[in-house]
Amino acid sequence: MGSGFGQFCPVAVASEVFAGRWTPIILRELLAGAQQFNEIHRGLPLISRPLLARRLRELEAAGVLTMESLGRGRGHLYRLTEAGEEFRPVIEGLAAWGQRWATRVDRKNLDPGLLMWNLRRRVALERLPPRRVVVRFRFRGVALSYRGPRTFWLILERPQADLCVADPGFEVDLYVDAELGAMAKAWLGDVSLESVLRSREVELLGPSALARAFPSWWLLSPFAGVPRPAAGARAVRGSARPAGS
Amino acid sequence: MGSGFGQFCPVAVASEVFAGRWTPIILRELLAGAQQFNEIHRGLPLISRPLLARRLRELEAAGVLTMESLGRGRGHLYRLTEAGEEFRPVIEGLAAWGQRWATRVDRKNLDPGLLMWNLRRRVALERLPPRRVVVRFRFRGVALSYRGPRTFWLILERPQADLCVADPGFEVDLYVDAELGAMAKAWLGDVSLESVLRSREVELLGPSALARAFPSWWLLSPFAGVPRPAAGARAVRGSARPAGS
DNA sequence: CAGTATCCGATGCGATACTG
DNA sequence: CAGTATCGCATCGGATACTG
Repeated sequence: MGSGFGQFCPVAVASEVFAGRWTPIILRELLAGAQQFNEIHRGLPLISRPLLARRLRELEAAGVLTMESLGRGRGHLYRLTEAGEEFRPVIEGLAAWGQRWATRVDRKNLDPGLLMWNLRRRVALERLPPRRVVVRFRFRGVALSYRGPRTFWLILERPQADLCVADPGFEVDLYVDAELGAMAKAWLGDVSLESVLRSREVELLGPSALARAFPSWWLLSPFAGVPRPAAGARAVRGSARPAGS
Repeated sequence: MGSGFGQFCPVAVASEVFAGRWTPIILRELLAGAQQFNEIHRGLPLISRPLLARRLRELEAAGVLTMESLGRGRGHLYRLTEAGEEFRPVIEGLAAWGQRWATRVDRKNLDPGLLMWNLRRRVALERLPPRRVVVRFRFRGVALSYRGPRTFWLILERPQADLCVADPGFEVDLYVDAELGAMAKAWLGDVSLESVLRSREVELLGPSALARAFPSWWLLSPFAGVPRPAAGARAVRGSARPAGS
């Protein structure tokens, strides 16, 4: 047997396209708006670049995306086709399932860079003052094995939100110091921002107006609002009862 | 890197459970009501039994199904948990995508046994006479490489529909002789039953009442009714423009 | 019948080096 | 920068034989 499932069932043929290793996560990035190779790669830093390139070619062959050349060694623009767009409900369904039934925050999965990369897309710029606002994030409680930045600067200036891992030199308007696990749980809606602020797992330092407004302009994960299952049901990796109380 | 994706994103953690090889198809079977090992296996004959056993154990560990022992070498009852049931929208989403965007019927994928196994679940027994009705199916146009039965007997007797690959000895009420590809396309809703009857790709031989009623009691694939994309859009494997015209 | 244990081969994938 | 070519290993999964 080759790579297919030998079935004409639509679930099987769709799985041949959709269910390859990393493919759902690549689609998540494309659906979130990423269009270039490195941009996509930042959303899945653990995939090797050759494999990412191969998956993108496979998705093009499957009619899920188009690769428009930017010319002479400048790469491509990757854009979902109509067929690709129609994976959105499937990705959203997977996200809802993961949100309800899987334990997400554990040591293995906590990467501050990835949290920031996602967080960057979820800032309500229009609720911030109409000037450049710089927020510095610093994380503690990071796994010892983690090699990578723990400090980030978010440059919020309409209509853009940029992420830096080196000091850009601008004056900082707000400092966010956080225990990584608590920040991730708040991001996912597993605990309230209020509770992690109260416990000092997340601390905000800066002008009180900006800090007070934080809950209004920090939008959580797009799936934070998915209702959790009623207590009692078993879940993945043993323990995910609805958090928060 | 091990097997995970190193992300706390709900899409990633759900994919760790859902997107393993064969897993969506196993879930399709369970969602369709299969509960025992061999019953599940008949829906995915190309998976090896050890791998199927392993996937089922993994799904149990993930909280997706429970394995209730039937005692002393009599196997288990596999039943979806609430978490497992909640993969239904994801499977349905994949099916809808496959139905709309993928070419499903091609030489590689055409297995008459699998078609019959699925067809068996889609007979409206209550629209048949309240006695045993026996329908013999015979397929032509099967790939030369196919080793397996081309003739099947469907024993329709409320509240059961049983499939045989050897003559059960009952008198046959209706004979269905069909070109396999055409039958599969009709099953999937890609062509109308009427058109394949007209072209003699599918022939019904037997009492005219039973034959005339065929379209009423032969329910198609559960996804046959998914609306196709407007003509013109590219699709998987190059060619799937909406069939039928 | 309903699986499990073991073996071994194919392939999937990461690391590295390279190119327009 | 945006990928591609090549290599070698590791794991995935099929075949076969076995067990309660």
